Amino acid sequence: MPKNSNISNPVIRRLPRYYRFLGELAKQGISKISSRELSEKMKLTASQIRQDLNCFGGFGQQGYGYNVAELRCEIGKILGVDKGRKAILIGAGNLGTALAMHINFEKSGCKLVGIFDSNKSIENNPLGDLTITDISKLEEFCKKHNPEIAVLCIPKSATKDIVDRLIALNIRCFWNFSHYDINIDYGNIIVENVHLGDSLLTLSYGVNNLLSEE
Amino acid sequence: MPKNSNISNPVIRRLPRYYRFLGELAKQGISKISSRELSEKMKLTASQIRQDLNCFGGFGQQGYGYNVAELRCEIGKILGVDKGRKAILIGAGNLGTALAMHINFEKSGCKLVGIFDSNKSIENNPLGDLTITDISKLEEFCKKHNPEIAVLCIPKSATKDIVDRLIALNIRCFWNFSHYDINIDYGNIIVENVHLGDSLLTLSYGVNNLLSEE
DNA sequence: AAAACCTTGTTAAATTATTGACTTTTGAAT
DNA sequence: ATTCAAAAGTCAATAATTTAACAAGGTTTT
Repeated sequence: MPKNSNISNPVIRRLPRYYRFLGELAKQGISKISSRELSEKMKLTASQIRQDLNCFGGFGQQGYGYNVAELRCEIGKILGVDKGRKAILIGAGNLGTALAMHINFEKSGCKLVGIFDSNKSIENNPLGDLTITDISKLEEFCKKHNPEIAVLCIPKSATKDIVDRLIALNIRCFWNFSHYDINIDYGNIIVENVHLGDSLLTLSYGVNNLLSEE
Repeated sequence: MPKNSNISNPVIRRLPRYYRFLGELAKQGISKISSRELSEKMKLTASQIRQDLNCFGGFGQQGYGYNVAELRCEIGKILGVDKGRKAILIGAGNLGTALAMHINFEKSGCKLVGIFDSNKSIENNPLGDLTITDISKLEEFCKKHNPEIAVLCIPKSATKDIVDRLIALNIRCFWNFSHYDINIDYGNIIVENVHLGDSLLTLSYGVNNLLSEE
């Protein structure tokens, strides 16, 4: 990796959004864009865009701007969209099912290779291109296929145990939709928590403030 | 509202997490906690907790700490969990269905009162306590029930039109799961974007960095 | 009842993040 | 060719956020 380390979190969290907007521009047939134009579309400052991109290298050309396709490609590389890392989904309830169907894992550098659930009554049911496997076969499967990422759509109460099992199986990256915060003291762990309940509460706060300050 | 205004975004985004942890503590029968103890559980600094809480008032007692139930209640009020504001869901595909089943709207100060979809073949199908209504009846329904919040689980291409219709119907709060960024120049709009694709890409960045820096 | 100990609320310092200003380079027009 | 305008890259200044320090006020113990 080039000068990747020490990139601040706010910058990293903006990268997917840049990537998304650049994809949209490319689809519209726009081949070049300046930081100013992009800043207007994305509602942020041109300065920030230039600053962000320069964490990773000079992708633009002075006096001209950025080549949309090229910049998108570079950000894609930074995000690792071409890596195709193996991911497994734990929990095939409503949310797990929705993710399996709705998320384009390939576009995000992942490949869903297994789906597990503890509910025996749905074992072997098809879900997307895969079939649901009983959670008891987790160890066997992982030792064979060595997935790197686990998507957790399980109840809070089950999460800690599952995380322990997954870490023992050398999985250290988690996309966590469970109601449980994985900020435990395992070293070298990458967690992306998605707490939908927290998100809705944040909206609720906003609703209250908008509707009462008038 | 007390001194609510001017609360910074980072503070607001931490409130739901406090609320969640306090709920957990209460469930465990813990009745008092100090900022230091809470900071250890939540992996943040005691200073930050005290600072955050004091944006809204002095909920603690010097020399003693915070009363768990009371503090939770206060944060709940700040977040508006008791308001029961009416929400509608637009889009009953995989994700919309999962949200309707999986999210406890009541616990977050909302009440799901209607579900809409443009797919005629699922019209009147049951979903949770409700049935799916055709999107053509959106106006009629909203004029009658006046919902305040819309949850958007629709394709990117449909989003702008729907937002326009909803705004015309006086809805100004959006929980947006569509691939479209609502940061348009309507005034007085509250949007909580949940871009699952961005979240996965953020994880992907982390995976790459963790697994390559060794 | 007094002393020792905690823990909050609050102020100040340090850190981090964002914005603005400037310099240099490039492309286009004359 | 030369000049002008536009835009990236970079550095400096500002703003925001987090952390640390401390003083005031309770609680508990002796």
